[in-house]
Amino acid sequence: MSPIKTRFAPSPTGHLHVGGARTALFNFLLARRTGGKFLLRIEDTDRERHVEDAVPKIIDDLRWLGLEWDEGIAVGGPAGPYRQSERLNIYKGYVRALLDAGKAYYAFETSEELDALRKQAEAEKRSFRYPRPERLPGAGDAERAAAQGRPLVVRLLNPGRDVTIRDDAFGEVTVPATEQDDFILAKADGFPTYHLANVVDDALMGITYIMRGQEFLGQTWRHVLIREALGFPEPGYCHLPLIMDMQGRKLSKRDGDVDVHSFRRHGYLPEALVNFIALLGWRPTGDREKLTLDELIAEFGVDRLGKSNAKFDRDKLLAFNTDAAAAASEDRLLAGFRDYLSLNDTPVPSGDEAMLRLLLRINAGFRTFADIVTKCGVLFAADDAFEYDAKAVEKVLRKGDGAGFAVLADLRPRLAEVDWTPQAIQTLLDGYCQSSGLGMGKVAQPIRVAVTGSTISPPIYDTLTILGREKTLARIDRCIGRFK
RNA sequence: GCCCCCAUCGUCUAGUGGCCUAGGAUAUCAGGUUCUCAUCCUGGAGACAGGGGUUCGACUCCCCUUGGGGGUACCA
Repeated sequence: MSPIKTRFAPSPTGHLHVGGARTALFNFLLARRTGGKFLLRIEDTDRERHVEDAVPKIIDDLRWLGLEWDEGIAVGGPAGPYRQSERLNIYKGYVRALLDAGKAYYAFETSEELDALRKQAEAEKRSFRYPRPERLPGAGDAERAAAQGRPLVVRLLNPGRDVTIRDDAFGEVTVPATEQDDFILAKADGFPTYHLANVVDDALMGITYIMRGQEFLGQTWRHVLIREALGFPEPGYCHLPLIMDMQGRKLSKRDGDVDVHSFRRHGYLPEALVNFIALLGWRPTGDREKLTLDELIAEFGVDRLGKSNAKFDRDKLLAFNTDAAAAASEDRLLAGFRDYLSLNDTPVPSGDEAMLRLLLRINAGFRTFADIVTKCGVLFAADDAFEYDAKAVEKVLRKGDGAGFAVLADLRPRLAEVDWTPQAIQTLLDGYCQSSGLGMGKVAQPIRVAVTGSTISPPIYDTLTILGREKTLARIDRCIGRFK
């Protein structure tokens, strides 16, 4: 397999979303798989949509996922700069060359005029195509138009032939000449269009393989035409089926909660997200579906890509995360948990490594880091800073003539004296069960409700150990005083 | 409207003419383990969109219908 050079070329409109993450992942995998290079380029030719903070966010998201690039923004390389807004002169040169070669021409219509033509075409039930003028405007016409304050754009002189794209996922796709027109290469604001900049950069940066979302498949004919007009070598093409939301709508960047960063902040592990999105539109051989990044690199190939769109199923992602957490080493989890805590405001003491490790251990089986905090946060809150769940108090403490309160009253003095270790507390409670004839459920639950306000917490011995004797007794007293 | 693409359990998918009484995962349902929750274990239910062909034989090949998606920008 010869080395392939791929790129991920996002437009900086915000955080990386899962669709972009998958495109980046597949490009990364293919480059690694073939011993090639993976490049990161920023396509910011739209000044309207540009979001200032987006580039560092995207960089951060990609690194969190573990998708390191060999060349491009933030790491440099021989073909920079890697931000299109810093390459305007390069594009201008190519547009000039196309103009000089008679392969492109000027046009002066305003957006309003174009819209009117479009509406007219629609009314006549024709599909709109830019009407090429009988006589192509030259430099003199351009000057005159500019002097009149008209917008000045450059359009490609379409050679007018069918274009066939050989796509490694979808096969051969032909766009007939009748469906094409003289599209814009250079906008009135002096910026190139996406199409022009994209093709020029891919060629200049030595990209040999283009893998991107299927939304570009129907536009690839434009890229083919530009590339041929400029005499650039032909790259391989591969379009990816789209990722949809559960309603079947296209996953949108406006959906903030499908951002990679949002999953990070909600306590997901990057390896789980990577593994999960790798399976959207691609499948490894066999029934196996849990793969590490390295295994993905070893397995990846465009031959196992699908063609139909995939829906983003959060439930399955959650299950993947649960499994990934269970499979991760404690050190790995510690790093992830710290990252999670640094991104969220929680009562958990993030600086206490021993405590963090303990929380990780006693919460084994957790689904996301967020679960640990919801379950254990109350242990770090002030004694009067949490609420009692009314139903829990009723069911566990009051029910059966206040049986739960009786247990608390029995245990209160013993807890005041026992050694404060999980083992000692367990021995105490086991002994109490024996002598009282009660099951552990009847003993642990009243304590749990008294000290946490709810029926949910880590194992009772661990819960009490973390809480400490003083807080445990104070909370029991407060609970009895308030509800009995 | 026009152009293009797609079509197996709710979801992600395996399946490349006979290995399919259609497999796995997830979700779901029913049990089980457990001091609660989560985890974990066992079992169940659940799909080839419809109609025509081709073939000795179609989930697999062809056509039509239907459904879904994308494109049709001086957005990427």
